[in-house]
Amino acid sequence: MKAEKISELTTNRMSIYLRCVTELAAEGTKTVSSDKLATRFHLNSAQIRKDLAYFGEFGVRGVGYYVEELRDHLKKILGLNKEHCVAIIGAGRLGTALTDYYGFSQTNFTVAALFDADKSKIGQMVGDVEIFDIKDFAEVAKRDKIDVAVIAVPAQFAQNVLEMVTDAGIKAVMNFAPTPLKTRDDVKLKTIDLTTSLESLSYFLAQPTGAANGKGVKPNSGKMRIKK
Amino acid sequence: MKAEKISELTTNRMSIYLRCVTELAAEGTKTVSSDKLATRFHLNSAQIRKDLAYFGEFGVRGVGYYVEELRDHLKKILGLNKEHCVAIIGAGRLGTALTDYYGFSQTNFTVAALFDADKSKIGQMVGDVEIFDIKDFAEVAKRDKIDVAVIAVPAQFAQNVLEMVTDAGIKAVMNFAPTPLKTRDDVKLKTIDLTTSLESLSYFLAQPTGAANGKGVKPNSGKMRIKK
DNA sequence: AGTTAATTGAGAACTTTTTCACATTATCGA
DNA sequence: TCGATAATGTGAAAAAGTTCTCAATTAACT
Repeated sequence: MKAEKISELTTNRMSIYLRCVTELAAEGTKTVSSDKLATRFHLNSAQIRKDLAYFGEFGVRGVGYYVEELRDHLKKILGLNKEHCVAIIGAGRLGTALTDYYGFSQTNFTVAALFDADKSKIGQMVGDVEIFDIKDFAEVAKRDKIDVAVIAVPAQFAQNVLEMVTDAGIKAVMNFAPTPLKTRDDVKLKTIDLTTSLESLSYFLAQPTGAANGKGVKPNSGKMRIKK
Repeated sequence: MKAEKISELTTNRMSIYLRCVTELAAEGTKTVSSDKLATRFHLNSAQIRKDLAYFGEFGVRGVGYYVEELRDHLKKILGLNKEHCVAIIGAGRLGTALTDYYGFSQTNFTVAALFDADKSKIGQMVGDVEIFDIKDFAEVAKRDKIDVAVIAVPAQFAQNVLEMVTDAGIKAVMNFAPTPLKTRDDVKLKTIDLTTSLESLSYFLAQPTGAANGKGVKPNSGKMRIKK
Protein backbone atom coordinates (compact mmCIF):
# COMPACT_ATOMS: atom_id res chain seq x y z
CA MET A 1 0.00 0.00 0.00
CA LYS A 2 1.24 3.43 -0.94
CA ALA A 3 0.23 6.86 0.22
CA GLU A 4 -1.38 8.45 -2.79
CA LYS A 5 -4.39 10.50 -3.69
CA ILE A 6 -7.73 8.79 -3.38
CA SER A 7 -10.21 9.72 -6.06
CA GLU A 8 -13.83 10.49 -5.42
CA LEU A 9 -14.76 7.51 -7.56
CA THR A 10 -12.95 5.35 -5.02
CA THR A 11 -14.54 7.00 -1.99
CA ASN A 12 -17.99 6.61 -3.54
CA ARG A 13 -17.29 2.93 -4.03
CA MET A 14 -16.05 2.60 -0.46
CA SER A 15 -19.50 3.72 0.62
CA ILE A 16 -21.05 1.07 -1.63
CA TYR A 17 -18.73 -1.59 -0.20
CA LEU A 18 -19.75 -0.59 3.31
CA ARG A 19 -23.38 -1.06 2.39
CA CYS A 20 -22.66 -4.47 0.91
CA VAL A 21 -20.66 -5.83 3.83
CA THR A 22 -23.22 -4.41 6.27
CA GLU A 23 -25.81 -6.51 4.48
CA LEU A 24 -23.56 -9.57 4.60
CA ALA A 25 -22.83 -9.02 8.30
CA ALA A 26 -26.57 -8.83 9.01
CA GLU A 27 -26.95 -12.19 7.31
CA GLY A 28 -24.27 -13.66 9.52
CA THR A 29 -21.67 -14.14 6.81
CA LYS A 30 -18.20 -14.31 8.36
CA THR A 31 -15.86 -13.99 5.38
CA VAL A 32 -16.26 -12.91 1.78
CA SER A 33 -13.96 -12.87 -1.23
CA SER A 34 -13.75 -9.93 -3.62
CA ASP A 35 -15.12 -12.28 -6.24
CA LYS A 36 -18.22 -13.16 -4.26
CA LEU A 37 -18.81 -9.51 -3.43
CA ALA A 38 -18.45 -8.59 -7.08
CA THR A 39 -20.81 -11.27 -8.30
CA ARG A 40 -23.49 -10.58 -5.77
CA PHE A 41 -23.49 -6.79 -5.98
CA HIS A 42 -22.63 -6.29 -9.65
CA LEU A 43 -19.16 -4.94 -8.97
CA ASN A 44 -15.68 -5.73 -10.28
CA SER A 45 -13.47 -7.86 -8.07
CA ALA A 46 -10.16 -6.35 -9.17
CA GLN A 47 -11.49 -2.93 -8.46
CA ILE A 48 -12.69 -3.90 -5.01
CA ARG A 49 -9.24 -5.24 -4.14
CA LYS A 50 -7.49 -2.21 -5.56
CA ASP A 51 -9.78 0.24 -3.78
CA LEU A 52 -9.41 -1.50 -0.43
CA ALA A 53 -5.67 -1.87 -0.83
CA TYR A 54 -5.29 1.92 -0.92
CA PHE A 55 -6.19 1.95 2.74
CA GLY A 56 -4.45 -1.11 4.10
CA GLU A 57 -4.16 -4.86 3.83
CA PHE A 58 -7.56 -5.92 5.01
CA GLY A 59 -7.75 -9.24 3.23
CA VAL A 60 -6.22 -12.65 3.83
CA ARG A 61 -4.88 -14.54 0.82
CA GLY A 62 -6.74 -17.74 0.21
CA VAL A 63 -9.56 -16.61 2.50
CA GLY A 64 -10.91 -13.23 1.53
CA TYR A 65 -12.07 -10.51 3.91
CA TYR A 66 -13.50 -10.88 7.40
CA VAL A 67 -16.88 -9.24 6.96
CA GLU A 68 -17.25 -7.51 10.33
CA GLU A 69 -13.66 -6.40 10.40
CA LEU A 70 -13.96 -4.97 6.91
CA ARG A 71 -17.18 -3.19 7.83
CA ASP A 72 -15.49 -1.55 10.80
CA HIS A 73 -12.52 -0.49 8.69
CA LEU A 74 -14.81 1.01 6.06
CA LYS A 75 -16.76 2.93 8.68
CA LYS A 76 -13.58 4.33 10.12
CA ILE A 77 -12.16 5.25 6.71
CA LEU A 78 -15.38 7.03 5.76
CA GLY A 79 -15.42 8.94 9.02
CA LEU A 80 -18.61 7.22 10.12
CA ASN A 81 -17.28 6.42 13.57
CA LYS A 82 -18.46 9.87 14.61
CA GLU A 83 -21.82 11.60 14.39
CA HIS A 84 -22.30 14.30 11.74
CA CYS A 85 -24.70 17.20 12.13
CA VAL A 86 -26.35 18.43 8.98
CA ALA A 87 -27.98 21.79 8.29
CA ILE A 88 -30.35 22.12 5.35
CA ILE A 89 -30.64 25.57 3.85
CA GLY A 90 -33.94 26.07 2.09
CA ALA A 91 -37.12 24.83 3.76
CA GLY A 92 -39.01 24.29 0.51
CA ARG A 93 -40.28 20.98 -0.83
CA LEU A 94 -36.86 19.49 -1.40
CA GLY A 95 -35.35 20.77 1.84
CA THR A 96 -38.17 19.42 3.97
CA ALA A 97 -38.22 16.10 2.09
CA LEU A 98 -34.50 15.72 2.71
CA THR A 99 -35.01 16.57 6.38
CA ASP A 100 -37.22 13.54 6.76
CA TYR A 101 -35.28 11.35 4.35
CA TYR A 102 -34.75 8.04 6.06
CA GLY A 103 -31.38 7.58 4.42
CA PHE A 104 -29.89 10.56 6.18
CA SER A 105 -30.59 9.10 9.59
CA GLN A 106 -29.57 5.57 8.59
CA THR A 107 -25.86 6.12 8.98
CA ASN A 108 -24.41 8.81 11.17
CA PHE A 109 -26.08 11.94 9.91
CA THR A 110 -28.59 13.92 11.95
CA VAL A 111 -30.41 16.87 10.47
CA ALA A 112 -30.03 19.40 13.26
CA ALA A 113 -31.50 22.53 11.70
CA LEU A 114 -33.33 23.97 8.71
CA PHE A 115 -32.79 27.52 7.48
CA ASP A 116 -34.90 29.79 5.33
CA ALA A 117 -35.16 33.47 4.46
CA ASP A 118 -38.97 33.43 4.51
CA LYS A 119 -40.00 35.03 7.83
CA SER A 120 -43.31 33.17 7.84
CA LYS A 121 -41.55 29.81 8.02
CA ILE A 122 -39.16 30.67 10.83
CA GLY A 123 -39.94 28.94 14.10
CA GLN A 124 -41.99 26.20 12.43
CA MET A 125 -41.03 22.57 12.90
CA VAL A 126 -40.45 19.88 10.27
CA GLY A 127 -40.71 16.70 12.27
CA ASP A 128 -38.54 17.61 15.24
CA VAL A 129 -36.29 19.98 13.31
CA GLU A 130 -36.77 23.72 13.74
CA ILE A 131 -36.64 26.24 10.90
CA PHE A 132 -34.27 29.11 11.71
CA ASP A 133 -33.67 32.46 10.09
CA ILE A 134 -30.87 32.11 7.58
CA LYS A 135 -29.32 35.23 9.08
CA ASP A 136 -28.62 33.25 12.24
CA PHE A 137 -26.77 30.49 10.41
CA ALA A 138 -23.30 31.10 11.82
CA GLU A 139 -24.59 31.26 15.37
CA VAL A 140 -26.83 28.17 15.19
CA ALA A 141 -24.21 26.21 13.25
CA LYS A 142 -21.67 26.86 15.96
CA ARG A 143 -24.09 26.07 18.79
CA ASP A 144 -25.28 22.81 17.20
CA LYS A 145 -21.81 21.79 15.95
CA ILE A 146 -23.00 21.52 12.37
CA ASP A 147 -20.34 20.14 10.03
CA VAL A 148 -22.28 19.47 6.82
CA ALA A 149 -24.50 21.89 4.92
CA VAL A 150 -27.06 20.96 2.27
CA ILE A 151 -28.03 23.70 -0.18
CA ALA A 152 -31.65 23.32 -1.29
CA VAL A 153 -32.43 26.87 -2.38
CA PRO A 154 -33.24 28.23 -5.86
CA ALA A 155 -30.24 28.45 -8.18
CA GLN A 156 -29.90 32.23 -8.05
CA PHE A 157 -29.26 32.22 -4.29
CA ALA A 158 -26.98 29.19 -4.18
CA GLN A 159 -23.62 30.95 -4.57
CA ASN A 160 -24.41 33.40 -1.78
CA VAL A 161 -25.58 30.63 0.51
CA LEU A 162 -22.44 28.67 -0.24
CA GLU A 163 -20.26 31.61 0.71
CA MET A 164 -22.26 32.16 3.87
CA VAL A 165 -21.87 28.58 5.05
CA THR A 166 -18.18 28.38 4.21
CA ASP A 167 -17.59 31.72 5.94
CA ALA A 168 -19.18 30.11 8.98
CA GLY A 169 -16.51 27.41 8.83
CA ILE A 170 -18.43 24.56 7.16
CA LYS A 171 -16.06 22.33 5.19
CA ALA A 172 -18.49 19.93 3.49
CA VAL A 173 -21.40 21.04 1.34
CA MET A 174 -23.91 19.14 -0.72
CA ASN A 175 -25.59 21.26 -3.36
CA PHE A 176 -28.92 20.54 -5.03
CA ALA A 177 -29.18 23.85 -6.85
CA PRO A 178 -28.75 23.37 -10.59
CA THR A 179 -25.99 25.88 -11.08
CA PRO A 180 -22.21 25.81 -11.23
CA LEU A 181 -20.74 26.96 -7.92
CA LYS A 182 -17.24 27.98 -7.00
CA THR A 183 -15.71 27.56 -3.59
CA ARG A 184 -12.45 27.51 -1.68
CA ASP A 185 -9.94 24.70 -2.03
CA ASP A 186 -10.35 23.51 1.52
CA VAL A 187 -14.11 23.03 1.17
CA LYS A 188 -15.55 19.86 -0.30
CA LEU A 189 -18.50 20.67 -2.52
CA LYS A 190 -20.62 17.95 -4.03
CA THR A 191 -23.35 18.93 -6.44
CA ILE A 192 -26.30 16.68 -7.18
CA ASP A 193 -27.87 18.06 -10.28
CA LEU A 194 -31.27 16.53 -10.90
CA THR A 195 -31.82 18.51 -14.07
CA THR A 196 -28.57 17.37 -15.62
CA SER A 197 -29.35 13.80 -14.67
CA LEU A 198 -32.76 13.96 -16.30
CA GLU A 199 -31.42 15.64 -19.42
CA SER A 200 -28.77 13.00 -19.68
CA LEU A 201 -31.54 10.39 -19.67
CA SER A 202 -33.31 12.40 -22.33
CA TYR A 203 -30.18 12.28 -24.48
CA PHE A 204 -30.18 8.50 -24.41
CA LEU A 205 -33.86 8.38 -25.29
CA ALA A 206 -33.11 10.62 -28.25
CA GLN A 207 -30.49 8.25 -29.67
CA PRO A 208 -31.70 6.23 -32.66
CA THR A 209 -29.84 3.08 -31.59
CA GLY A 210 -31.48 2.95 -28.20
CA ALA A 211 -28.33 1.35 -26.85
CA ALA A 212 -28.05 2.65 -23.34
CA ASN A 213 -25.25 0.67 -21.78
CA GLY A 214 -22.16 -0.69 -23.39
CA LYS A 215 -23.10 -0.66 -27.02
CA GLY A 216 -22.41 2.08 -29.49
CA VAL A 217 -24.31 5.26 -28.93
CA LYS A 218 -23.42 7.43 -31.86
CA PRO A 219 -24.01 11.11 -32.36
CA ASN A 220 -25.73 12.42 -35.45
CA SER A 221 -23.26 12.37 -38.28
CA GLY A 222 -22.26 14.99 -40.76
CA LYS A 223 -21.89 18.71 -40.34
CA MET A 224 -24.66 20.63 -38.71
CA ARG A 225 -23.67 24.24 -38.62
CA ILE A 226 -26.24 26.64 -39.95
CA LYS A 227 -24.52 29.38 -41.88
CA LYS A 228 -25.44 32.76 -40.55
CA MET B 1 -16.24 15.33 -36.47
CA LYS B 2 -16.20 11.57 -36.20
CA ALA B 3 -18.92 9.14 -35.27
CA GLU B 4 -17.83 7.69 -31.96
CA LYS B 5 -19.25 6.85 -28.60
CA ILE B 6 -20.29 9.74 -26.43
CA SER B 7 -19.60 9.26 -22.74
CA GLU B 8 -22.03 10.12 -20.01
CA LEU B 9 -19.53 12.64 -18.70
CA THR B 10 -19.90 14.46 -21.99
CA THR B 11 -23.71 14.31 -22.04
CA ASN B 12 -23.85 15.63 -18.49
CA ARG B 13 -21.70 18.55 -19.53
CA MET B 14 -23.87 19.18 -22.58
CA SER B 15 -26.72 19.77 -20.15
CA ILE B 16 -24.55 22.21 -18.22
CA TYR B 17 -23.61 24.03 -21.41
CA LEU B 18 -27.27 24.32 -22.33
CA ARG B 19 -27.98 25.94 -18.99
CA CYS B 20 -25.09 28.37 -19.46
CA VAL B 21 -26.01 29.47 -22.98
CA THR B 22 -29.67 29.76 -21.96
CA GLU B 23 -28.55 32.23 -19.31
CA LEU B 24 -26.44 34.12 -21.83
CA ALA B 25 -29.28 34.20 -24.35
CA ALA B 26 -31.61 35.62 -21.70
CA GLU B 27 -29.08 38.40 -21.14
CA GLY B 28 -29.08 39.17 -24.84
CA THR B 29 -25.52 37.99 -25.54
CA LYS B 30 -25.16 37.14 -29.22
CA THR B 31 -21.85 35.28 -29.40
CA VAL B 32 -19.58 33.64 -26.85
CA SER B 33 -16.15 32.00 -27.04
CA SER B 34 -15.31 28.76 -25.28
CA ASP B 35 -12.88 30.78 -23.21
CA LYS B 36 -15.51 33.23 -21.99
CA LEU B 37 -17.90 30.37 -21.22
CA ALA B 38 -15.17 28.59 -19.29
CA THR B 39 -14.17 31.63 -17.27
CA ARG B 40 -17.69 32.64 -16.39
CA PHE B 41 -19.04 29.22 -15.49
CA HIS B 42 -15.92 27.59 -14.03
CA LEU B 43 -15.44 25.18 -16.92
CA ASN B 44 -12.54 24.21 -19.16
CA SER B 45 -12.44 25.76 -22.61
CA ALA B 46 -10.68 22.88 -24.37
CA GLN B 47 -13.23 20.51 -22.96
CA ILE B 48 -16.14 22.63 -24.11
CA ARG B 49 -14.76 22.70 -27.65
CA LYS B 50 -14.04 18.99 -27.67
CA ASP B 51 -17.47 18.10 -26.29
CA LEU B 52 -19.30 20.28 -28.80
CA ALA B 53 -17.16 19.07 -31.68
CA TYR B 54 -18.42 15.51 -31.16
CA PHE B 55 -21.78 16.68 -32.44
CA GLY B 56 -20.85 19.05 -35.23
CA GLU B 57 -19.02 22.25 -36.08
CA PHE B 58 -21.07 24.79 -34.22
CA GLY B 59 -18.43 27.44 -33.75
CA VAL B 60 -16.83 30.01 -36.02
CA ARG B 61 -13.09 30.48 -35.81
CA GLY B 62 -12.13 33.92 -34.68
CA VAL B 63 -15.68 34.54 -33.42
CA GLY B 64 -16.86 31.81 -31.10
CA TYR B 65 -20.37 30.37 -30.92
CA TYR B 66 -23.67 32.04 -31.77
CA VAL B 67 -25.49 31.77 -28.46
CA GLU B 68 -29.04 31.15 -29.66
CA GLU B 69 -27.94 28.79 -32.38
CA LEU B 70 -25.84 26.82 -29.91
CA ARG B 71 -28.70 26.69 -27.43
CA ASP B 72 -30.99 25.26 -30.11
CA HIS B 73 -28.40 22.66 -31.12
CA LEU B 74 -27.92 21.61 -27.51
CA LYS B 75 -31.65 21.25 -26.96
CA LYS B 76 -31.95 19.09 -30.04
CA ILE B 77 -28.93 16.94 -29.12
CA LEU B 78 -30.32 16.38 -25.62
CA GLY B 79 -33.73 15.43 -26.98
CA LEU B 80 -35.35 18.45 -25.36
CA ASN B 81 -37.22 19.43 -28.50
CA LYS B 82 -39.93 17.03 -27.38
CA GLU B 83 -41.90 16.73 -24.17
CA HIS B 84 -41.08 13.91 -21.73
CA CYS B 85 -43.60 12.35 -19.39
CA VAL B 86 -42.28 11.20 -16.04
CA ALA B 87 -43.76 8.69 -13.62
CA ILE B 88 -42.58 8.66 -10.05
CA ILE B 89 -42.86 5.37 -8.23
CA GLY B 90 -43.12 5.81 -4.48
CA ALA B 91 -45.37 8.54 -3.11
CA GLY B 92 -43.40 9.04 0.08
CA ARG B 93 -41.55 12.17 1.13
CA LEU B 94 -38.99 12.04 -1.62
CA GLY B 95 -41.44 11.04 -4.36
CA THR B 96 -43.88 13.83 -3.55
CA ALA B 97 -41.08 16.39 -3.18
CA LEU B 98 -39.77 15.42 -6.60
CA THR B 99 -43.29 15.67 -8.03
CA ASP B 100 -43.38 19.33 -7.13
CA TYR B 101 -39.71 19.98 -7.83
CA TYR B 102 -39.56 23.12 -9.92
CA GLY B 103 -36.56 21.85 -11.83
CA PHE B 104 -38.47 18.99 -13.38
CA SER B 105 -40.95 21.33 -15.01
CA GLN B 106 -38.29 23.86 -16.03
CA THR B 107 -37.19 22.00 -19.10
CA ASN B 108 -39.38 19.52 -20.91
CA PHE B 109 -40.34 17.10 -18.20
CA THR B 110 -43.86 16.77 -16.86
CA VAL B 111 -44.65 14.52 -13.94
CA ALA B 112 -47.73 12.72 -15.23
CA ALA B 113 -48.37 10.16 -12.51
CA LEU B 114 -47.35 8.94 -9.08
CA PHE B 115 -47.51 5.29 -8.07
CA ASP B 116 -47.63 3.61 -4.69
CA ALA B 117 -48.49 0.23 -3.20
CA ASP B 118 -50.20 1.76 -0.16
CA LYS B 119 -53.96 1.49 -0.82
CA SER B 120 -54.73 4.45 1.46
CA LYS B 121 -52.75 6.80 -0.80
CA ILE B 122 -54.30 5.72 -4.08
CA GLY B 123 -56.57 8.31 -5.63
CA GLN B 124 -55.04 11.19 -3.64
CA MET B 125 -53.56 14.15 -5.46
CA VAL B 126 -50.13 15.73 -5.08
CA GLY B 127 -50.60 19.12 -6.67
CA ASP B 128 -52.38 18.13 -9.84
CA VAL B 129 -50.77 14.69 -10.09
CA GLU B 130 -52.80 11.64 -9.11
CA ILE B 131 -51.47 8.70 -7.11
CA PHE B 132 -52.20 5.39 -8.84
CA ASP B 133 -51.96 1.80 -7.71
CA ILE B 134 -48.58 0.46 -8.66
CA LYS B 135 -50.35 -2.61 -10.07
CA ASP B 136 -51.79 -0.40 -12.80
CA PHE B 137 -48.41 0.92 -13.87
CA ALA B 138 -48.26 -0.66 -17.33
CA GLU B 139 -51.73 0.51 -18.20
CA VAL B 140 -51.34 4.10 -16.97
CA ALA B 141 -47.85 4.38 -18.44
CA LYS B 142 -49.17 3.41 -21.83
CA ARG B 143 -52.19 5.70 -21.61
CA ASP B 144 -50.15 8.73 -20.51
CA LYS B 145 -47.21 7.98 -22.83
CA ILE B 146 -44.75 7.87 -19.95
CA ASP B 147 -41.14 7.54 -21.11
CA VAL B 148 -39.15 8.18 -17.93
CA ALA B 149 -39.57 6.47 -14.55
CA VAL B 150 -38.20 7.71 -11.25
CA ILE B 151 -37.74 5.12 -8.52
CA ALA B 152 -38.29 6.63 -5.07
CA VAL B 153 -39.15 3.51 -3.07
CA PRO B 154 -37.26 1.85 -0.20
CA ALA B 155 -34.17 -0.06 -1.29
CA GLN B 156 -35.63 -3.53 -0.80
CA PHE B 157 -38.35 -2.92 -3.40
CA ALA B 158 -36.23 -1.10 -5.97
CA GLN B 159 -35.12 -4.07 -8.07
CA ASN B 160 -38.70 -5.32 -8.44
CA VAL B 161 -39.96 -1.87 -9.36
CA LEU B 162 -37.19 -1.53 -11.91
CA GLU B 163 -38.16 -4.81 -13.55
CA MET B 164 -41.79 -3.80 -13.56
CA VAL B 165 -41.16 -0.49 -15.30
CA THR B 166 -38.77 -1.96 -17.86
CA ASP B 167 -41.22 -4.77 -18.56
CA ALA B 168 -43.74 -2.03 -19.29
CA GLY B 169 -41.38 -0.72 -21.95
CA ILE B 170 -39.75 2.21 -20.11
CA LYS B 171 -36.22 2.82 -21.42
CA ALA B 172 -34.99 5.56 -19.05
CA VAL B 173 -34.96 5.21 -15.27
CA MET B 174 -33.67 7.43 -12.53
CA ASN B 175 -33.12 5.61 -9.26
CA PHE B 176 -32.96 7.19 -5.81
CA ALA B 177 -32.92 3.92 -3.88
CA PRO B 178 -29.53 3.37 -2.25
CA THR B 179 -28.91 -0.08 -3.66
CA PRO B 180 -27.10 -1.54 -6.65
CA LEU B 181 -29.56 -2.40 -9.42
CA LYS B 182 -29.16 -4.48 -12.53
CA THR B 183 -31.06 -3.96 -15.74
CA ARG B 184 -31.12 -4.75 -19.43
CA ASP B 185 -28.63 -3.30 -21.88
CA ASP B 186 -31.22 -1.29 -23.76
CA VAL B 187 -32.40 0.53 -20.64
CA LYS B 188 -30.60 3.60 -19.35
CA LEU B 189 -30.44 3.54 -15.58
CA LYS B 190 -29.08 6.47 -13.62
CA THR B 191 -28.72 6.11 -9.87
CA ILE B 192 -28.55 9.12 -7.57
CA ASP B 193 -27.31 7.82 -4.28
CA LEU B 194 -27.70 10.39 -1.55
CA THR B 195 -26.19 8.15 1.10
CA THR B 196 -23.04 7.56 -0.93
CA SER B 197 -22.76 11.27 -1.63
CA LEU B 198 -23.03 12.12 2.04
CA GLU B 199 -20.58 9.42 3.07
CA SER B 200 -18.15 10.68 0.48
CA LEU B 201 -18.37 14.12 2.12
CA SER B 202 -17.79 12.45 5.46
CA TYR B 203 -14.63 10.86 4.08
CA PHE B 204 -13.21 14.24 3.21
CA LEU B 205 -14.08 15.61 6.63
CA ALA B 206 -12.22 12.69 8.15
CA GLN B 207 -8.99 13.48 6.30
CA PRO B 208 -6.33 15.09 8.47
CA THR B 209 -5.13 17.41 5.69
CA GLY B 210 -8.53 18.91 5.11
CA ALA B 211 -7.62 19.37 1.47
CA ALA B 212 -10.85 18.84 -0.40
CA ASN B 213 -10.11 19.84 -3.95
CA GLY B 214 -6.89 19.48 -5.85
CA LYS B 215 -4.38 19.05 -3.12
CA GLY B 216 -3.15 15.80 -1.69
CA VAL B 217 -5.69 13.82 0.21
CA LYS B 218 -3.77 10.91 1.59
CA PRO B 219 -5.12 7.77 3.17
CA ASN B 220 -3.92 6.62 6.54
CA SER B 221 -0.54 5.05 6.16
CA GLY B 222 0.88 1.79 7.37
CA LYS B 223 -0.70 -1.58 7.71
CA MET B 224 -3.98 -1.84 9.50
CA ARG B 225 -5.01 -5.42 9.47
CA ILE B 226 -6.06 -6.83 12.80
CA LYS B 227 -4.84 -10.39 13.14
CA LYS B 228 -7.65 -12.70 13.91
C1' DA C 1 4.54 -32.57 5.89
C1' DG C 2 3.29 -32.01 1.31
C1' DT C 3 -0.05 -31.07 -2.26
C1' DT C 4 -3.94 -28.63 -3.93
C1' DA C 5 -7.14 -24.91 -4.15
C1' DA C 6 -8.40 -20.30 -3.07
C1' DT C 7 -7.61 -15.62 -3.05
C1' DT C 8 -5.15 -11.37 -2.11
C1' DG C 9 -2.07 -7.31 -3.40
C1' DA C 10 0.24 -5.04 -6.76
C1' DG C 11 2.75 -4.17 -11.10
C1' DA C 12 1.76 -3.98 -15.98
C1' DA C 13 -1.25 -3.25 -19.67
C1' DC C 14 -5.02 -1.20 -21.33
C1' DT C 15 -8.81 2.19 -21.75
C1' DT C 16 -10.91 6.47 -21.03
C1' DT C 17 -10.80 11.23 -20.13
C1' DT C 18 -8.64 15.59 -19.90
C1' DT C 19 -5.48 18.99 -21.32
C1' DC C 20 -2.18 20.93 -24.49
C1' DA C 21 -0.70 23.00 -28.62
C1' DC C 22 -1.20 24.71 -32.95
C1' DA C 23 -2.63 24.90 -37.91
C1' DT C 24 -6.59 26.83 -39.76
C1' DT C 25 -10.09 30.08 -40.53
C1' DA C 26 -12.73 34.26 -39.65
C1' DT C 27 -13.06 39.32 -38.63
C1' DC C 28 -11.43 44.00 -38.39
C1' DG C 29 -8.91 48.14 -39.32
C1' DA C 30 -5.71 50.54 -42.15
C1' DT D 1 -5.78 43.65 -49.87
C1' DC D 2 -2.86 42.74 -46.08
C1' DG D 3 -1.45 42.04 -41.46
C1' DA D 4 -2.93 41.48 -36.81
C1' DT D 5 -5.92 39.34 -33.68
C1' DA D 6 -9.21 35.97 -32.11
C1' DA D 7 -10.82 31.61 -31.47
C1' DT D 8 -12.21 27.01 -33.35
C1' DG D 9 -11.40 22.01 -34.21
C1' DT D 10 -8.34 18.37 -33.76
C1' DG D 11 -4.26 15.35 -33.30
C1' DA D 12 -1.03 14.32 -29.78
C1' DA D 13 0.38 14.10 -25.03
C1' DA D 14 -0.65 13.55 -20.40
C1' DA D 15 -3.34 12.07 -16.67
C1' DA D 16 -6.65 9.26 -14.54
C1' DG D 17 -9.05 5.15 -14.02
C1' DT D 18 -9.94 0.16 -14.91
C1' DT D 19 -8.80 -4.50 -15.82
C1' DC D 20 -5.50 -8.24 -16.34
C1' DT D 21 -2.21 -11.27 -14.61
C1' DC D 22 0.41 -13.67 -11.51
C1' DA D 23 3.67 -14.39 -7.55
C1' DA D 24 2.78 -14.84 -2.78
C1' DT D 25 0.27 -16.49 0.98
C1' DT D 26 -3.15 -19.05 3.54
C1' DA D 27 -6.20 -22.91 4.59
C1' DA D 28 -7.83 -27.51 3.89
C1' DC D 29 -7.18 -32.12 2.93
C1' DT D 30 -4.67 -36.39 2.84
